[in-house]
Amino acid sequence: MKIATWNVNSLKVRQQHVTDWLETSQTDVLCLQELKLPDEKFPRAELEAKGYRSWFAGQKTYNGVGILVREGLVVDETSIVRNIPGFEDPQQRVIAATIEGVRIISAYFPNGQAPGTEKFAYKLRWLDALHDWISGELAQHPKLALLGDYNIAPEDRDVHDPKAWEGQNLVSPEERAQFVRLVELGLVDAFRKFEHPEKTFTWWDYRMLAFRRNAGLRIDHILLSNALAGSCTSCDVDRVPRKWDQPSDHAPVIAEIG
DNA sequence: ATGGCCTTAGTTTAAGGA
Repeated sequence: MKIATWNVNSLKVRQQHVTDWLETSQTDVLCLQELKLPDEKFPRAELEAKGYRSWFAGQKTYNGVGILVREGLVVDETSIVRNIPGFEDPQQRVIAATIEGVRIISAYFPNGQAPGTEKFAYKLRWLDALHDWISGELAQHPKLALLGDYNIAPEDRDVHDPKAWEGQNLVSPEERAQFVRLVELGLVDAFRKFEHPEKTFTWWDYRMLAFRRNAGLRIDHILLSNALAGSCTSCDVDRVPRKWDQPSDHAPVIAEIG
């Protein structure tokens, strides 16, 4: 089963990219972030026509997450969870579903703006809540995958210019400690199971010709429970859609499991 | 050089992203 994550920065603008990429990548389960549309505007029928069912938690203008599932895969309809249970939040950042017996979670972690700001404090609170929820989810679902835009570059090798970024949002010690705490629940960074060229990133700023200069960060991740990590045979970033016209600033990350 | 670009809302500039 091929599972993937992609922050599309507006599904309305990127709908054609998504359907084109699903076709070329042969992805079975695609987790989306930054839909930027309310549920009534979600292109459910159009995706269905392309062979994918969808579950989503949208909102106007900001955030919004979804999971697209290839026709024929078994989805437990009673398993759908939106948002982090017990964490009151109008921002739609999480949706979970059990697909073919695998707990799949699509998550859009808060950006955080900058250390010291209210948005950064919200990011840390959100990460605390996510940690505690995932801990319980792992107990119930040994086969679990947490996919999404983490808005955290876990290590300096995930940053094009670690000196320039030192201590800043997305790389700060507090955020990296939270990433480690998640991993310590019994999760594996699928990407790091395999060899990759140095400076493999998932996001590049629209400005400053950042993509052409490969001035990026690796902030989109697929974390697998130990039970799943053993059966993971690949995990790669697909930079190709970042070269298309009117691209998202993120590239999809795809892993093959089971 | 503290900006640069893109999306949304909505109508003209501002907020948010990362």
